[in-house]
Amino acid sequence: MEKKNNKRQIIMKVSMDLFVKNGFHGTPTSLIAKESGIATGTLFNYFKTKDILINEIFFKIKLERNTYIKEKIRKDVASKEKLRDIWTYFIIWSVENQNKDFFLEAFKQSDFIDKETMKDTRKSHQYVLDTFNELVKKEKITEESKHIIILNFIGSCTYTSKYFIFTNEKFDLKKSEESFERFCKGIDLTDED
Amino acid sequence: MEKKNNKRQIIMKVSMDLFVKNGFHGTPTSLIAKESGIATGTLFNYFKTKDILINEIFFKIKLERNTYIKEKIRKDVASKEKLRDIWTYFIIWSVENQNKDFFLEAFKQSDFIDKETMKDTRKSHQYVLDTFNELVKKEKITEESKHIIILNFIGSCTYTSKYFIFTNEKFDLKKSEESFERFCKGIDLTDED
DNA sequence: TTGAAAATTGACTAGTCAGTCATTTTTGTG
DNA sequence: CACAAAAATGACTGACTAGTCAATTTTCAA
Repeated sequence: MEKKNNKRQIIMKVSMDLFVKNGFHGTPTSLIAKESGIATGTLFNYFKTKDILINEIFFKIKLERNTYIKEKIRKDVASKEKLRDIWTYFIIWSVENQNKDFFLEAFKQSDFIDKETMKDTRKSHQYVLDTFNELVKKEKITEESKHIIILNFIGSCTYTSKYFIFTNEKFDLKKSEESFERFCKGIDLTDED
Repeated sequence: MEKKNNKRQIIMKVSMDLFVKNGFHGTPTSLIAKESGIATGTLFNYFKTKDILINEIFFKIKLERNTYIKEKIRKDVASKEKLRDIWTYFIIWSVENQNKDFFLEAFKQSDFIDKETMKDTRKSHQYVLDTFNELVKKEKITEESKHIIILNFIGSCTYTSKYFIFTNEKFDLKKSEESFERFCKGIDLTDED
């Protein structure tokens, strides 16, 4: 039972690396099996189809990232500090898990990931919406502007992480925070909020 | 000669739509040919391989977008106003050309687009760098922070366009400008700059 | 130890697809 | 019109792949 679970993990890890390197259709199931140290037939005992495999990987990585970030958010601190935590640990996770980050980026709008999987993963980042809802309640931002501001937040945060990845720099808290403070200044978010 | 060029355009348009709908490997050359109203063999008279085809499409769309934006940038106005033009017309183009926008997003980090094509397209958005270099010269931002600020700009702008696309709203200048002003406020960019 | 259930194997099937090329059709010129 | 060059055709090839299944090996409880 333990071993069975373990083999699933190996297959998923191997597949993810291959999908990142060669794409979905560029990765034959025979290769996945070979690199996982099993026979082709065995692969299909663990994952009924190749599509199910990539969907499970996508779901797992996204859940993993969101769980990681959610755990890092301090409780009983100002909303701005919660956003800071989300910002910081989103970037740290992306920089430290570049293959997984790349996998999410590459397949998020591919037709391999089905609508159901996307819907399921959305639940896992409810914490972002919650934090911005706090700001609405405190009348720091309006309900109407909320959605576009959330996208600005995600955009700035995502592209800040791209900075570290593209330049091959390692994570630099000062730069990350400067970027975060620019975002906050844009929406008049002060330390008390 | 004119006709030959025309047929190339048809093939590229048809392929783009199919690649967006079904992905690269999900789109057989036989289907591209059929939808273009030609025989399979003819397709390969116009594009030597399927890879060359997708690379040419990618290059063409990116060039088209950058040409469109570049033409819209007013001359002899403050740097902030130039950034405003880039921001506004980037979003307008994305909203009005959702299929092309989707195509760029979907294939920008796929392994179908080769490094050479990516390098070639990069030249076409030099105007963004130029505008931020103006700000460095005027000492509005530092050379060091420039790169990360450019990515913040692109991130916020890209994700603002996603807002209109996701929500299916049509382009709203007021919302777009509010978003732009938030970005400017973050870097202390005023109307005189 | 035994033997039945569970897991694994890999050759195989049925299908797909990029690209070719011998043949036919179209075009344009004198 | 004549005819050669250019363009278009589509059946075909060789290579590849997701998934199957009968046979084999492993597991583990009695």
